[in-house]
Amino acid sequence: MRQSRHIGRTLREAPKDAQTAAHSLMIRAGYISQLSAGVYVYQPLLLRTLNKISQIIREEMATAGAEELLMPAIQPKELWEESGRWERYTAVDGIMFAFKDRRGSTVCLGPTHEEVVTDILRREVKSYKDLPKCVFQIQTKFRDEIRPRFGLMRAREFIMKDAYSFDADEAGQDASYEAMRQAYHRICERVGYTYRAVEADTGAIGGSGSHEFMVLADSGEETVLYCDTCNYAANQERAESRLEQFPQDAEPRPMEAVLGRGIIGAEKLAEFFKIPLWKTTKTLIYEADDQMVAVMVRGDCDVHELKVANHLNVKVLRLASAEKIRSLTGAEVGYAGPIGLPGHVRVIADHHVKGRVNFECGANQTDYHNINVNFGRDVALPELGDFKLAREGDGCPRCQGRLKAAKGIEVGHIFKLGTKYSQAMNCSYLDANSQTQPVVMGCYGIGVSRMAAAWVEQSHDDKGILWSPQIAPYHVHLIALNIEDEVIRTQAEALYARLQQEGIEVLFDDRPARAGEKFSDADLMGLPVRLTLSKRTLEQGKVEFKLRTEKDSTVLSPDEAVEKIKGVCGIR
RNA sequence: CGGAGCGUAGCUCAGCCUGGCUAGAGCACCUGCUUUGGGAGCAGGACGUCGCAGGUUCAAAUCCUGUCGCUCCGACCA
Repeated sequence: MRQSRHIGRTLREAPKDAQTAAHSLMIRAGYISQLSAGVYVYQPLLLRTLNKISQIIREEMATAGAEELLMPAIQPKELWEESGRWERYTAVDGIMFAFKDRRGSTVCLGPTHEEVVTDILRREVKSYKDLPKCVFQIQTKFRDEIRPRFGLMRAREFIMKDAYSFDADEAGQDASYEAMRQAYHRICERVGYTYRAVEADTGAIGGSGSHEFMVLADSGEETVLYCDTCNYAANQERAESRLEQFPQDAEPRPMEAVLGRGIIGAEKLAEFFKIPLWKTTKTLIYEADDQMVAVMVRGDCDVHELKVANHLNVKVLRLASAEKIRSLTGAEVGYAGPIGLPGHVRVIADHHVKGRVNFECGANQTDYHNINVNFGRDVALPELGDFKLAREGDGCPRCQGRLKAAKGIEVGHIFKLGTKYSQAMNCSYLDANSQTQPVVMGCYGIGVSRMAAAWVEQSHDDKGILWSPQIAPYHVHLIALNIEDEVIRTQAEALYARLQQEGIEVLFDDRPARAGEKFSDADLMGLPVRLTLSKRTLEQGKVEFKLRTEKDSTVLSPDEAVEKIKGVCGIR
């Protein structure tokens, strides 16, 4: 491509609305431009990268045994009512673009395709002999995000690869899931990310198992915790952890309510009572849908509301109001404890509150705290579970290692769906015994446009983007300085033609611009190899070769340059 | 949706508080000359419904009301 005819002008100054490096660089380098909130033009350079990413995905999907199709973006309301997700996606979360067509039928723009694909496969699959099946598509998705942000990172219209597997049973699903998991690893490796696959919460989509593929970058919105010893890794939303256990008192002491006027908060309590922080207890009162729940965690932990909500299987979980707390505990906020709560309050506790002798907790009386409390004697052992937020430095739940934290960008998410959609939408088959069985499904998503943004986020410097040869829009940026010089122009044209004949993708800067401008643009656009022709190289008939990732350049003959480029970019 | 902020030239912004001449700067763009390996210099030029609507006023980019758009912080997600 000749740069003189290329669309996507570079900007010298960062646009004020761009908050992250990737967003800013992609605008400055002419890869994207904004049309409205969360809606972007994929300019020519970006489209080439997206196509390359898509090609890698297609190859790995084929290896995993998935067949490509393309489903409609326009979907009928009826399918969503059948799966039971219409309300949630429209009225409740409002994430779906829905409207009426000219005949008055309500339709929507697909935010995801479980409904449509299940509809397709239920007509396709009749017998256990028809299974397994796996399909995928690369398509534009529409989500009216509550808050689009960071350019392509969270857009309202974005490109996604979504795959769906259909199996006869759990064992089949496990195999399909595993094939996809491995495909996702290969995709991440081929692109060249520094990434981690982590255990994930299944969220709204539902299902039994789930992994997220996280590209590590400081600006990532997700926190991942991983073990420094074994291979345990999980999204902080779901991560478990082991806390340090401490030697306990040999004998229980008599419980007493002690006055600690205005002492609220675990740290203050520990200091006031001169006890270790782990002996204190946080008891938080929540409103969970229509029930009241008291959640206890050790004083050195925090409650993880998502874990609590999942355990209780409720939609809305929020801290109770001060009035509610007063009426339930008879005390001001800050003095709640498990002893003497009304019977209708469900008490649940993190595992780590157990196993302590003579611990502290609120006395449900303003300014008073109970000390030397013991389960079994003073209060019944509550329902136990994992309700605390895992943190960096906690022990690994699987081994004796410690958890470390990193920020990540979620580029892929794979789920075992089970029979949630197949049952709701009657996607079933006859087994060998002529029994009707629901198909067992899995779904597997990758944000294609987000992958490009994540790469830039992970791989850039102060001058611009650093593409890997695998997904760079072009392999080579061919720069001709002093192009008004006929000899240089002739040489440059010849080299441009030669490189293309060799199967090398070239962006040819044939503009009559100055050296500084061309070099700056090249750094900004970030193609892996830069070739420069100028008066300096003219007499020798050579060309200057420079990698974007390296500082120094070398002077090579055209033949040598071609060989080197092919080596670097893995061509043929 | 709650909270905060911003809309003036293609981009980054000044001007607004305290209303008043023809609305400004830098970059980008066009012409000419000079320059020519890290975003050049000089001279000249083109580019604006000051987001939109209404109001106050002799007079509105500036004050008031409404509205639309965009960005950021929280809950959603690839």
